[in-house]
Amino acid sequence: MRPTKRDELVAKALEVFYRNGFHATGMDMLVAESGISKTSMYKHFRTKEDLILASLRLRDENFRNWLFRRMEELADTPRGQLSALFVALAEWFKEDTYRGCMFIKASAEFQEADHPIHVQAAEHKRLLFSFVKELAAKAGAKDPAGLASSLLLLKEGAIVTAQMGYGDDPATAAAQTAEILLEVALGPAT
Amino acid sequence: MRPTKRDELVAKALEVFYRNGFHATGMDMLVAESGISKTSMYKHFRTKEDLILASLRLRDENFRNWLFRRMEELADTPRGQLSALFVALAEWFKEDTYRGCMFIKASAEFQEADHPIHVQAAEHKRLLFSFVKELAAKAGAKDPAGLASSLLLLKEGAIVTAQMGYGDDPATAAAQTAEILLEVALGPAT
DNA sequence: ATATAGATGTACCGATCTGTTCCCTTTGTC
DNA sequence: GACAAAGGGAACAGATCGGTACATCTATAT
Repeated sequence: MRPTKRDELVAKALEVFYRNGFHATGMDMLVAESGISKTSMYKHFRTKEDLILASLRLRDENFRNWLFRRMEELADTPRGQLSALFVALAEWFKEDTYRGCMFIKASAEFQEADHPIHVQAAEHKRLLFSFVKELAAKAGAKDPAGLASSLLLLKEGAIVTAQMGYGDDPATAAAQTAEILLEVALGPAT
Repeated sequence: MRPTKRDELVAKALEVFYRNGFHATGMDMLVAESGISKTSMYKHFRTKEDLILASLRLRDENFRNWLFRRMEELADTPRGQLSALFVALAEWFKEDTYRGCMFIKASAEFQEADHPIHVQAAEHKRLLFSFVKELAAKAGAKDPAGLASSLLLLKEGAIVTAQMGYGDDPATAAAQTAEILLEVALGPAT
């Protein structure tokens, strides 16, 4: 079962939107980069907005799968996995295709809070929060939601700092800060 | 000395770019919103990019002036002012015109690291970092740069979280987390 | 009053935007 | 081989993009 043209299109659109931005990427550019005809595109997606939403769905799936798996590979305790979040981030930032968080950028280009693209971007962040909150609870935090919020603030901060290219090594700074918070919330590391 | 047409234009452009995004805002929209003719615009600024850069310069000036003054108003010790950073953030987030950080959005829409707009956006963040690092040093931190990095990661994280509208009260979460970091770095509050 | 310099309004340029139309070719299935 | 479904190519709408040409208005200097 090879990938359908539709899947190829969404994957390519995801890449180009991520690299080039949403408004700055025209459908003609997607035709040129994907080799798929405009006719076919509009057969699969009624509007550009629909295509963007499909790209974001794919990105959400890919990113969460990658992050959760990587955290599990890097550590086998809940606390260790919370630390590993920032190791995974560092790996991500080092990729030369790194261009920041696609969802932050989507919410920035489509700002109205009730815009479908904005809503879907926020949903991604909510899913991450649930996951981290669960981990914090398993790690024995008294206030799992509070710890998760703190760690995710560091994560988002590191993402945008790395995107802007100021400050040396925001991933490491975030990791070190996270260790402090984990010690305060959970006691000294074993 | 009333404001010149040029200043009016930049102020209005700043407002519209912030509200509506850079690529999504056309020069014709600025004509309609500012009441200034397109001819005059292009007499003052050769290109749209030049106008964006001027808007960012004004924003940088306004924002840093506001933030630094507010931090000084809210506390009179270096440590207190570092805490006050997050109080000021909370006030900012509550404004109904709040749409996230203009510099993060600029760097997201103009992603190439050497693009003039990206460079100028990053410069704003560097200026903030210098200021916070100085405060951290005055507060007696052993590692002022490290403390400043940590606090600013929280700040950027809170800004994008508030922009996306998920999580309740990221400013308070950031403030509480910052207090932990300040206690660890500087000892118990007096 | 008149000459002159700068600001303004309008119409316009070619390019590009999202999206459509019409027709042709490929591909898989029975 | 017949047929349907999917994909492709290219031209085109109508709107908007960044940017410009040009005639007119206004203010000051003489």
